[in-house]
Amino acid sequence: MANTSELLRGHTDTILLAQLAKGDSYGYQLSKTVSEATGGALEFKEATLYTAFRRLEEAGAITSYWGEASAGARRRYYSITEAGKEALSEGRKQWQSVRGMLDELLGKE
Amino acid sequence: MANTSELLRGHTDTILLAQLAKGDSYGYQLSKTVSEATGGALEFKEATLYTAFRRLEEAGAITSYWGEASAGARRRYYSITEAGKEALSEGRKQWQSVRGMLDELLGKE
DNA sequence: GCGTATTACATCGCCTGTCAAGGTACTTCA
DNA sequence: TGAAGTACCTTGACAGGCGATGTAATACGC
Repeated sequence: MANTSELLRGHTDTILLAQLAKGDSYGYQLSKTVSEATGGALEFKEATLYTAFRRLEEAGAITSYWGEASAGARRRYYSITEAGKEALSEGRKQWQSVRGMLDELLGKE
Repeated sequence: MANTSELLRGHTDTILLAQLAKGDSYGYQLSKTVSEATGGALEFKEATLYTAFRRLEEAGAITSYWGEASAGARRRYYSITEAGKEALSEGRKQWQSVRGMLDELLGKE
């Protein structure tokens, strides 16, 4: 019916903010990190990733800067802002709420 | 950033199937049931609800029939099919998977 | 020096689920 | 009479995810 990514729609920004809250990172690395953390179950598509960065930067949740080119290509690093931390906190709360609802509504009986 | 419904996008069909697995029901009642089960946190919009019914019926996951008019208006009842039960099972598995990923990715540290 | 792989970023246009807005129709009750 | 509740339905806009495509640098074997 639906694939994993569609079921995560809307949570992308929160996931990225949660990763950036651990420290600055760049697109390629973030996608690898997320992929590894989920055992390959979640693979951010590049288009998804970079549009999310644009969206988050536009919203003031992250800032970016060009870092050292290394092992092949230039990297654009992203850094979470204070506003981003608040958005992350809000996103986590929403996740708790959503999780509770679905657990309740999909209960096996 | 996003509202609850957007964060549940894609799970709507599974939610509806889970409710119908308990017994036939109709649109208005289902929306009330879901609303009550979530303490009012989730309110299916009518357009969302009825487009979901069309989609599920199209997919063969549910069938419908006109029931008795009662207390105001005619009702169209929906019934889950065998295919629908399989889709529900699949949907529940996907939810387990998604929940695991997000718990992992949004962990507080 | 050349082809291929890998790293790394970026955009365009389509697809799909949600929803605001609008509509129909019947019953109940003040 | 009219407001409120029950109950269904459709259209068009919107937004996020993504396939496809493009750029550009380094690394490595041959």
